[in-house]
Amino acid sequence: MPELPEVETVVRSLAPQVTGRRILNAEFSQKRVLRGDAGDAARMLGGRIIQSVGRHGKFIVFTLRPKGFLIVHLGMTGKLLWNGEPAKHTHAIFTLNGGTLLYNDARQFGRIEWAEEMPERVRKLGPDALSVAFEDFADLLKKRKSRIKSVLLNQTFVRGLGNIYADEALFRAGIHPLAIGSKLSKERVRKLYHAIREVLNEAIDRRGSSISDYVDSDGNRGSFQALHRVYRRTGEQCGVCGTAIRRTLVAQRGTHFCPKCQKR
DNA sequence: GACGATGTTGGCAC
DNA sequence: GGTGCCAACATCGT
Repeated sequence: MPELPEVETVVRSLAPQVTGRRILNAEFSQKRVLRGDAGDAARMLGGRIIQSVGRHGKFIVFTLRPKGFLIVHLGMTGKLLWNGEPAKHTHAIFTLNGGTLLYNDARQFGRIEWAEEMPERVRKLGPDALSVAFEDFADLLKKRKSRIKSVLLNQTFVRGLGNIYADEALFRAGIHPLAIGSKLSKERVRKLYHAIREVLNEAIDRRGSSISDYVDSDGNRGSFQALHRVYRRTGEQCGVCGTAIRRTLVAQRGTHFCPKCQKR
């Protein structure tokens, strides 16, 4: 489900509910989604207070007092639900003073982790897609010799973009998904940079995209899917030129684009 | 029922 | 180290 706008929406819905609360108990019923040992994680989390909740790319980071972090990645179908009912795919239950936080994940591609320090794996990601400065973005892109769609999906380039917003940003910038990153002109890089910011901010305003089952921590769907211009609109007319939207595979991911508006 | 698609990433080979 | 392919899993639509 979750790319930057969806994760940001979850964080914003969750923060007012859990900030300042104490973790009384943590239970993990599905080993797959937990990194490390369930007993260790439960012991380390128990008694700690949630000082803040933030977003690091697509990671949700709970900063704990007196120390440590609870790090959650939602994968494709992960959900963090405040005061929900445990269900078939509930794999973790955090009992706080004053409420319960559930982790549901049908496909189990998501991960939960306790860490005393932010892991290297998470720290080494590229700059956040909404925070990176234009000059840094352009410099980073100059080094990337692969297809721009692959580059945008690579979290060590810039963190936060996924399949939906990569396609939508490339459409808005008029750039073909197979164009080579390092070969884009400064002008086109600038268009792409602004397209990324624009589409992510509009999606956050709409509380994310709910394609199938994405919901925030209160169970509310987003509405940005109604404003997708190419993603999963194969065969529909391009809103700009009327040409049929095409779908192809890039980096093994479904990739949607307008063959007329987007140049290589 | 089989098959292919689905928002992600990490491990492996080159 | 960059790059690309595949696998992990459940569910839904054709």
